[in-house]
Amino acid sequence: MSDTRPEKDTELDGLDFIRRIVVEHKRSGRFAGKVCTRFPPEPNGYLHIGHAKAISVDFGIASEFEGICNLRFDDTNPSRENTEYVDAIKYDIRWLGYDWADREHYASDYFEKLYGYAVQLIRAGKAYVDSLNADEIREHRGTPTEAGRNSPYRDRTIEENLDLFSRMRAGEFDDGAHVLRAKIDMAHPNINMRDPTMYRIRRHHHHRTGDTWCIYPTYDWAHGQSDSIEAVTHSICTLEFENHRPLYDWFLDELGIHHPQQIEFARLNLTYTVMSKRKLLELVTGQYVESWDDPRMPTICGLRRRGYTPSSIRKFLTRIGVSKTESTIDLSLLEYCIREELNKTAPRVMVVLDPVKVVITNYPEDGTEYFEAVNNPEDASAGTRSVAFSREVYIERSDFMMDPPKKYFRLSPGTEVRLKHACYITCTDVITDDAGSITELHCTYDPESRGGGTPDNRKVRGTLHWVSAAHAVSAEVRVYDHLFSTVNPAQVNEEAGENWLENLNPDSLVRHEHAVCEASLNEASVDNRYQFLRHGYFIADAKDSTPGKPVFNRIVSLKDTWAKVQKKEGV
RNA sequence: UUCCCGGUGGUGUAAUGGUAGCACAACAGAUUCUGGAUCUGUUUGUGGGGGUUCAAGUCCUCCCCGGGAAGCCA
Repeated sequence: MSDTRPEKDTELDGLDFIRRIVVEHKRSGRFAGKVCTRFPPEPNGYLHIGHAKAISVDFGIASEFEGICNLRFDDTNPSRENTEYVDAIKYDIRWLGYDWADREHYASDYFEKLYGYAVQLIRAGKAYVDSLNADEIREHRGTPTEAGRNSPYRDRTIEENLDLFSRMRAGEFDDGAHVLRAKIDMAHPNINMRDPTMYRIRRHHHHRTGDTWCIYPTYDWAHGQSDSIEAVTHSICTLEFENHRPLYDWFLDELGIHHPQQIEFARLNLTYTVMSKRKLLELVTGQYVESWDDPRMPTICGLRRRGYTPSSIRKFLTRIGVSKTESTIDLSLLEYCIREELNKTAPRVMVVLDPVKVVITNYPEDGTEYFEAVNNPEDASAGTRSVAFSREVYIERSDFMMDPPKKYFRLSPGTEVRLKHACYITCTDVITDDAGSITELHCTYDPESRGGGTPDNRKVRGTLHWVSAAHAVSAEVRVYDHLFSTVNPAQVNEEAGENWLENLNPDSLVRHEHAVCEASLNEASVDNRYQFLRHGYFIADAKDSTPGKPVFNRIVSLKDTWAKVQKKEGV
């Protein structure tokens, strides 16, 4: 018995540090075993995939522990916030697959209560009205290495503070004339504790409270109390609020009200993109992208328009986990998640992005026949369709080479390839124009090679996708790539005059305006995602696609080992 | 210089003092009517020095490196 080791605590096995804390709280009976989280966006911009990580953590933990997750808009700064953003944020969260039921809250719902709490602190001698201006306050605050100095107004009497504060609310003073500050410690090593501002006078129309207030609580004052009012148990937020936690704890303890546990995690960074609201805004206003929902943007609306599914994003988010380590996730993991899903669900179709005409010289002039094509080799239940074939077909210009390198399996003079689902063709002639560029390829087909095989079972290495010229529907296909060409575009040496915008990838969008596709794609809708054979996964563009003229966005390419080989040999 | 936080393969993330595992990426092979998919295999890791212990990624200690903090932004 002496060598018995403590049994493994399997309930904690593999859990991230936040879930562990929650399990331990449930066990110890803290918060009476309840779990309540919240997602607290500021309605001043569009949600991006970094917010989606927070949403996944907040809503995910609540549901895993039989708790609830509120949506609360932290709308304490009326000069930056509006209802357009409120609506967009709600839409995006629902689209991602999360539900806050009727628990849609606003920090502005609590303005009156917050005011009362402030009065309580003044009465307790823990807050005072300061009449220094913003510059003076900054100057008094000191630096990380030097203590600050007390404001000359710090010792106003409680009565005077009460009077001044009510007159601030009543609108007797100009914007900026006074602020309410917590009275903590101007020498505190944590600068957030050096008498932080709680209220500022700011005459600005608020998207919900209109003009009823001319003083607004700061985030630092409003946030923790809002969580407390909502009976939140676990206030999960990002690392930059770690230094603020002692302040939030101080407020809650001085007030003597319900005290949630704040837990901070590292925000999401992705390679080849930027994630700060400011930079995303700059991309939009500088017209480096089309809009907030440009398919290259890491915004939720951008990912949606690009064709990412909510489930693939959720899968990605659970795979990256959550920790306190600052990290940058490989974009390839996100791409893997959508490929993995679409490989199983997306019907395959043939689309030629950059067509060149093939004339099958031994095929009847006016002949048409239909070949049966499987819709999805990964899913037998997806069935088959018939694809029209005729004497003239289009193939991809890059699927022919006059003078091919080794290991090129596609068409070249004299070689035989398979047209997917159809027949084998051999190139006999190459027609060029005066400038020497190829206008037509003449081929012969093997009439024995029906549906992709021959009686003699001979092997062909190359299989090409194609579209019958007589039956083709023309389309625009937008091929998207990384928005930036450097792994960490935000990392620039500004002193050397570098600008992160210089890292924009000039080839992040390539338009194929004269693509041709199977007739079945004529009425493609944004609800359908397709695999364009040998290209990747595509979706009709929600804004620009029309029934007569479909426009497709590339969601993600297929893995392309040939491209890799070429690249390697090009180097 | 002060305070807070972090450091496990290329990138993430597990390992509760007891075999450093998983995923992505990369590479190699098999297979294939998509150079897709699938399958198999391979490479690469505990920031450093001391200490405690039968045993340390894990505990102690010193150091190094990285991030955050001086809004009336959130």
